Amino acid sequence: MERGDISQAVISRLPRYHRFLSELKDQGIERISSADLSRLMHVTASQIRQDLNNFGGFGQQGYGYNVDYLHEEIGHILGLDKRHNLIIVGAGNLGQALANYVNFDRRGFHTKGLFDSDPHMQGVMVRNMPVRPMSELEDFIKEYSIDIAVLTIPKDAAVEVADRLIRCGIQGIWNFAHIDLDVPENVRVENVHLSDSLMKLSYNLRDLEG
Amino acid sequence: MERGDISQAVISRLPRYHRFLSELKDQGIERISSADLSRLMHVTASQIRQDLNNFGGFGQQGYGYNVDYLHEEIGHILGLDKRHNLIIVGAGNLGQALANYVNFDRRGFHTKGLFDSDPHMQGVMVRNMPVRPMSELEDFIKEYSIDIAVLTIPKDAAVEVADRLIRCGIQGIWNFAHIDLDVPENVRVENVHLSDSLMKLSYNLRDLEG
DNA sequence: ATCACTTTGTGAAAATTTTCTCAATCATAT
DNA sequence: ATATGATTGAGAAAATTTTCACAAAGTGAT
Repeated sequence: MERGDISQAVISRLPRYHRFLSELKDQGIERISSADLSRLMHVTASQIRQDLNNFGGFGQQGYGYNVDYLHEEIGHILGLDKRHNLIIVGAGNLGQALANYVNFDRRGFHTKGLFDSDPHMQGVMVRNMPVRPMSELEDFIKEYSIDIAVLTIPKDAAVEVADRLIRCGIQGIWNFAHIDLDVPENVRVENVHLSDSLMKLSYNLRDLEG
Repeated sequence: MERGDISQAVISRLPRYHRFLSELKDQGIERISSADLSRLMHVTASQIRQDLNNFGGFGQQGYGYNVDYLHEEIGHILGLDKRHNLIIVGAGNLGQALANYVNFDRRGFHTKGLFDSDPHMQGVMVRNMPVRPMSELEDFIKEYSIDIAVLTIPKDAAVEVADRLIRCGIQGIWNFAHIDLDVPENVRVENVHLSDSLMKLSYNLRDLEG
């Protein structure tokens, strides 16, 4: 199972496979062929097989794929069997929404703390966690072995906070701020630019309106 | 300026160009060459020029691109000069976060109403708007000429609500539910699958951990 | 055990996307 | 006015991604 040479396009599709396989599992379906999955997901069967074969042969001729097994394997590829400790920086609505999102825990992403620079937010309880002041950031990261930080703060603050996080060795940043963060090679950033997404919708709406 | 034959890969990059041009505008920079922009954005100058030339020649030899003009043109391509009326279905933390996000208004996306099925949420004020019961959905859409619905509800509810929305002629759905919605051809869906994004981060973290 | 059928994995072809290259054009300084 | 230098737009080449096609391998019924 080679890694590093696999395109981000393939990686981007893996969570979707994982999601559909979860659904199939929930429905008690034990096996599925690439052809059936392709009809379900509206992608070609070829692409499914090609994508999966980047990581190994998970299927069986004449049978198809075992749903449970494939679900688990993709989870493994995505690293969902690893445990991650998160903090959320920015305890506004978005930060609180993410803190309350139970499914992340199930996938091994455990939120350990929330931070906010607003003095009025200090001590407010969110999902049994007190909102902490930014001054405690560095110590907390060390004490709780935090490896991922979620940034739900305005862009200027995000740049500053990212610097602090990087200096104390954070590995991953899940960035919701409206800016692309420049980070060293040994830090991974995943951006969620909600505005970009809305603009894409806007573009695709244009030809409906004449 | 042909449309419809432009790949989604190109479309996906336009909001990012738009964002960087906004930054340049804010910094008072009047002109930029594709080479300078490429250094800033970490993409090739070729790609920038090729992307833009899908829609027309916005630059000038020996000069580069006028920041203001290009910003406006991309905004136009993305349809940001059109007005859209939104409703948000699901007034939890995420729905409230989006309702309070001021920048959407600036881009022509005006939130007109919030809906929630929880009786305890009825009448709660979010950004000067009362949370409404789901029973009022259809009438409200007609009365306020709503063209986009934002779904910040669980997946089972999302499927049901999407059906209702489609029946009363919604044009766009911005879907935050953890499921791919099947919609007719004349409806545009833009999915924001936060879990997928987190899984991508998870994958990219793997090779940092040995 | 055999046979007809299904379905994967994979090499090759096709399609698409990205990068390269450079003539044409414009800016700017003198 | 002219010359020098900068930079685009676009055609061609290269690289990448997706799809095709089919041999090989397994299923399941008889």
